Amino acid sequence: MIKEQKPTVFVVDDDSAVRDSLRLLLKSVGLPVEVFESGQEFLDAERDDRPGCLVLDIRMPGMSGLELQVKLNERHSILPIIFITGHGDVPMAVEAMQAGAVDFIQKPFRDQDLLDRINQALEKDAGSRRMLAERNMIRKRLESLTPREREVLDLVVAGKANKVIAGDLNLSQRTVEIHRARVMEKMEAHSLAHLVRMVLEVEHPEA
Amino acid sequence: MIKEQKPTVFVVDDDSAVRDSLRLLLKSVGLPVEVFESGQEFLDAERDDRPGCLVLDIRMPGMSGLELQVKLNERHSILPIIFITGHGDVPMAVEAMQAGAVDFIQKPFRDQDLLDRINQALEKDAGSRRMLAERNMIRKRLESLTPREREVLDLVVAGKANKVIAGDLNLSQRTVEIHRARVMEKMEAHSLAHLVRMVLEVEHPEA
DNA sequence: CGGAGAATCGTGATTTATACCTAAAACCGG
DNA sequence: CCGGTTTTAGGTATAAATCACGATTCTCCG
Repeated sequence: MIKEQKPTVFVVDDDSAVRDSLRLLLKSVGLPVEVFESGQEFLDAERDDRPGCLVLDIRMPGMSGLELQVKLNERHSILPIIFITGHGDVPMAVEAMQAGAVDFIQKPFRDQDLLDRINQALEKDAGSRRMLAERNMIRKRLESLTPREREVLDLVVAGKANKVIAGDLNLSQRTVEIHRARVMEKMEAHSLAHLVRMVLEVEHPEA
Repeated sequence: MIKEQKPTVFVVDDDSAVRDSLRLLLKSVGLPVEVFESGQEFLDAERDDRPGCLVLDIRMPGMSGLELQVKLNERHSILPIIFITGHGDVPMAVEAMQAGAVDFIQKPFRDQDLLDRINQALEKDAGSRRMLAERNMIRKRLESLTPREREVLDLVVAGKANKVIAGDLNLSQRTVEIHRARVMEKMEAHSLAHLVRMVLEVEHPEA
């Protein structure tokens, strides 16, 4: 049912020498690689948010690495980004990190260093994706609820008794029971506790 | 009951000129300031984790800013840290940011820049503290439970019915009911949903 | 127009949870 | 060893939730 896609290392760098070198390095350790010459090219190609991580050059003609990062964030991408840069620029590094980059390393670097960070990023991505998949499943179930069922759900999760909910929504207690039962069914909740868990998971996004 | 302490800006810098200048600047905008000459001095003085933020020099004789940050993290401090540094050093900035610093700015900087970031940090701290206070209250209640009550709580939150819990723990259903009632009382939970919320809040630490 | 899905309400039986009373073992620290 | 806490348990009554089986509107869509 849930397909665990193999993670891919995406490389975006305008320097073809760097692209080739990284492709070789990553290939040599058995990691699937895809390289792109510009941020725009990557954006155009990667519309389906595949698992992996992104090794991104900061300084590029056209769209800079930071700009690409912003665009990816707007797209709600969770792809961990490792920046690489030739010139040490502290404000840039700070901005990148504040925007969620997992790492920011300067050239020249040792191959093993980069590989270590890539592996960390891939692990992080796998974890994020598991959480996201879980949340998306719950969201789908939530969307299958009718407006009325959703109202009842909210009050149930708020801890109100059926009688109170009936009063709040100006319904008979019986009707509330029906909605509530259907909510439990549609949400595939085995218990009230489970239902609350699920709703909190998507409404109160965590770590 | 809950006392909202006024936030303090802590400054740790070995350069007395910087300390004096920052003290004046912050005083001029009405922010309480306390300055320290070294990381150790700050650690010794601030054992009670007061609200505010920390403006921290990276390069200092003895304990470096990064070392102080590590020690504060070990102490589970949530004080937001703004690093200031004279020399741009990207790896240092990255390390600081990865360790949770909110900002990392280079000298020279405009006063207003620093003030802006300090205000951001203070807001963040206030938010963190509200969450932390909430969690600590819940933790205290959890600690007031007897071991048996805690067991029952866990199973209740797992969504099991009293009958099942009784079976699992080899108790009469009646006893489970008693423990459960006492749990609700001690946790000050108004409903099962509320109880689940509280337990998740401390066990599944969020954003 | 006929039917599907949504929303509404009822009765009665059953299961669960709570509330309030009492109380006896077991255990632990002074 | 006494006294408090913890853990255990029963009885009775009420309240809440679940379920079984049925039923009436309404809208929207082909």
